[in-house]
Formats: sequence, structure tokens, C-alpha cells
Amino acid sequence: MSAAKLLLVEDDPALSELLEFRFENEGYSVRCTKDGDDALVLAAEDTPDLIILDWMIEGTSGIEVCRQLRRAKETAHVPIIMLTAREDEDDRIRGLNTGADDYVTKPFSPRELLARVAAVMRRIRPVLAGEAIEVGDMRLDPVAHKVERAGTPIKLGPTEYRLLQFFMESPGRVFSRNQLLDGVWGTESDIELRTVDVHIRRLRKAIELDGKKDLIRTVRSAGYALEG
Amino acid sequence: MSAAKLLLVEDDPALSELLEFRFENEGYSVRCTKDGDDALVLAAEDTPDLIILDWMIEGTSGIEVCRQLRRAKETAHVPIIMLTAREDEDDRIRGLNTGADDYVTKPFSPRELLARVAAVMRRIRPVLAGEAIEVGDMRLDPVAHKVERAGTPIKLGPTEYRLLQFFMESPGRVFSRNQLLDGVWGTESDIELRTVDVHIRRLRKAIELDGKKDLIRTVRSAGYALEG
DNA sequence: CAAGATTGTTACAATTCGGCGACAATCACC
DNA sequence: GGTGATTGTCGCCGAATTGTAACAATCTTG
Repeated sequence: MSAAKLLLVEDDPALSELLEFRFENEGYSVRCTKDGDDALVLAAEDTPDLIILDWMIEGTSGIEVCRQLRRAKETAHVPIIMLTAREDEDDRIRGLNTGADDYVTKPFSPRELLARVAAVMRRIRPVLAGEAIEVGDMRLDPVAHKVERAGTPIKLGPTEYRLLQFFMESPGRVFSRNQLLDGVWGTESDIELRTVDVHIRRLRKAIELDGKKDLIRTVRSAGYALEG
Repeated sequence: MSAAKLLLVEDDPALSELLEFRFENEGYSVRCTKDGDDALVLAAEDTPDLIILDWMIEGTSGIEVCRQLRRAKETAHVPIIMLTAREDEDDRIRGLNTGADDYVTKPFSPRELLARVAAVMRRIRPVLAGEAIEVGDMRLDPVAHKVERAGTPIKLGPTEYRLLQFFMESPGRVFSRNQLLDGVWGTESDIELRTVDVHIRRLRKAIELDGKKDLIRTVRSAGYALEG
């Protein structure tokens, strides 16, 4: 299991050290800085999976860091949890508006922050943490970009791969064609609903192994689901 | 499709966009507006399952929107969560008096609002929150779109599925044929009353397991009910 | 018990919906 | 530029689903 990468931006050395210790203890890979500009550099050179950002930091201000992170393509979708002093209500508002995902008010317990981070990580699709997903006899390795069923390597086109990954992230769950379009093709694509059918068929054909049953369940008038 | 429908009334574009994104990510179907009158129109044309209403909006004020929503038959019972500034205690009181179900004080984290919404959903309609319903030895999982009785998988057509779900949301309660038509087929469908009988018959046949008694009770000259 | 009302059951035609093959357009890679 | 893989769309077909009518069964009431 490759550890999730955290970037901690905090200028109180004591707090920073404490958090670093706690998070590394939990299995995260943590990098720290107390400087805003530094944070941007670190984030750029190795995109973290989550950023913990103190609002009151030296150098570029928290809000500015946040904005710049959102602007850069690589870090645009990296979740940000900000740490604010209780009084800074304005900061909180601006923070949320600027694209922070969540905030934690100082003083907080490390435990609380850990919980928030864990929650965000869970939400941000486990695959991004680099873990392989297994559903039934299917196995998808996002790092190697490889899929196999019952040990047999499966060859998939890009779209089928994303489709399968999307299914495997929520095994058993039924998705409507519209949900699949949103999740696999992206919200802004305008593609025929029925096109989904075709890719479902291609995916089915690709992952079929004789003797093995069809893993994709058709739910008439509702959508499709991957059997869990 | 069984995604819960949200109506978001918020005039800060940044916040609105953030929330829309987060809620859609969670699987809700979201429509947004920043205008009070617009909200009323949207709510009227497709009744949402829950409304998130900013108290300080353009056009008709939040409190007035709330009042009008409560007045209209379709939206009278739709739960409303209002967003208020910390200072406006009066608004909160008036809001709750006017019929809002809950309020969240700005600034808030998206996570907090998500939790509130989920809580209300669970209270109002568990199915929309994705929770399985169990009635007697019947179990319906809305996420997987699966039904089983005493552990045995049950195969249902779309209409029978909706019919069963409708019954299971109010176990023991008797519904007239007209109520069933409204609830299962939709208000605007013009279908023979007696057609309901046929689908009741089909549902009965589908969920019958030998040795098990009929779960659907006929109430002569009144309608049908699912035994609780 | 008879008559009327109400419900159960079945058969059937119409419709809807998903599977599938084909095809042109686009893309990627040499 | 060429070549093969990938992708989005159509249209047809068969199967599942659905609404209705017709008839049988059952209940209610006098």
C-alpha cells in the first residue's frame, strides 16, 4: 500500500511537529513547511493527496496559497483542510469560497483533525491513494494501470478502464446512465445516453471469461451495477 | 432514478458552486438558483426532496419564500434547511416559526451541511438516504436496487419494484388505488384504476415464497396495505 | 340465497427498453 | 501520411414490461 501524501502548512513549530508525528504514525507520508511560497513549491513538485493549511502563515497568506493551489492544474482538485483561529470568521468564509473543503477551528485535538483527514481521504476515492481495488475475482491496480480477472490479464481501452474503475469504487451500486456519464465522461460532456450501453457491452465483452458469469448487472429502467 | 433531489437557493455564486459540486459528488441531484421567486417556480415544477435556503437572498426574502413554499400543497411538507448569518437570531427564530426544519449558521463547513442534510433525509425518507428498508422478512436495498425475502433474492419489474418500495416506506398503512397511482405512477399519469390490481397481483406472485404468507393485505373498498 | 359490488386471475396487444452489429470520425502511434 | 485502435451514434431486433379488457371468484347486504 502506497501511503497517502499530506502537505502540512503550519508555522507553529510545536504544533507542526506534533501533527507530523501523529500523522506519520497513522501511516501517512507527511511533508511540512511553515511558509506559503514554500508550500506552493512543494505542492508543485510532488502533488499531495491532501493539504492541511493554516490560515495565518508567514509569506504568502493562506487565502492566497489556497487560490494559487486551485489555479494550478495539478493541485486544482486536491482537497484542502484549513486551520483557523476561532475569531477569524471572515477568513473561514473566504476560505470556503476560495475552495477549501473543510475547516478546523483552533484549538483542536489532533484526534479531531485525524478524523477529518480520514473522512476526506475516504471520500476522495481510495484509488487515488494508489490502492488496488478488488471486487469478486476482478482486480484493478491504478498504479500499474492494469486489470485482471481471476489472474488473467484483461486488456481495456481507456474509456472501458475508467468505466470499470468507476464501478469498482462502488461495487453493487446501481448507476443510471446519466450518473455514469457524469462520473466517467465528466459533467460537461454532451454524449448520447445510449452510448453508455455500447461501452457497457464493450466492457462486458472485455472482462468475460468463459465459465465465469457476467459481472455487470443490467437493472432495467434504472441503470447498471457491478456485482459485488 | 432514485437520487434525492435538492433545491439550493443561495446568492453567493462561489458558495453555491462549491455546494453544488459537493452535493452532486455525494450523489444528490441538485438544482440551484439565487433568486427567491425563481426558487418557487423551480420547486413548483419539480418538487424537490429537500430545500437549502439562504435567508439573505435577492428578490423575495427567505422568510417569504419559506412561507410560500409551505402554502403550496406540493411543497408544504418538503423539509427546509436555512442558512443564516450568525448575527441574525431573529431570522432564525422567525425561520423556525415559518416552517424551516433546521438551520446552519454561516460560516459553516460543507461537511457540516452535508451531515445535516443526510440527517434530515434519513428522518424523512430513509430510502433516499440510501438505507435499506426492512419490513418483516422483506428487505429492499435502494442502492443496489435489490430485493430479497428471507434471504431469497426476488426479481421484480420496475413498476413492481416502485410499488413495493412505496409500500415498504409506510408499512401497515392502507393505500387506495388512487393513492397508489399518485405515489407509484406519478400524479400526471392517467391510468385505469383497476390496473393497480394487476400490479398488486404481479407483486404478490413475485414475492410469494411457499410456506410464507401473503404480505399484501386487501382492504375491501379501501385499498391495499403491506403487512408490517 | 340472490343480486350487486368488489377483487382475483388470465390472456393479449402495445409499448418500452436494452443488446447488438455496423459505420464513420477521431485519435495515437509509428 | 498511414495504420490500427478507440469512440460516439444509428437503427434494428428481440425480450421484458405494461395497460386493458374480459371473465371468474369472492364478499356484502338485504
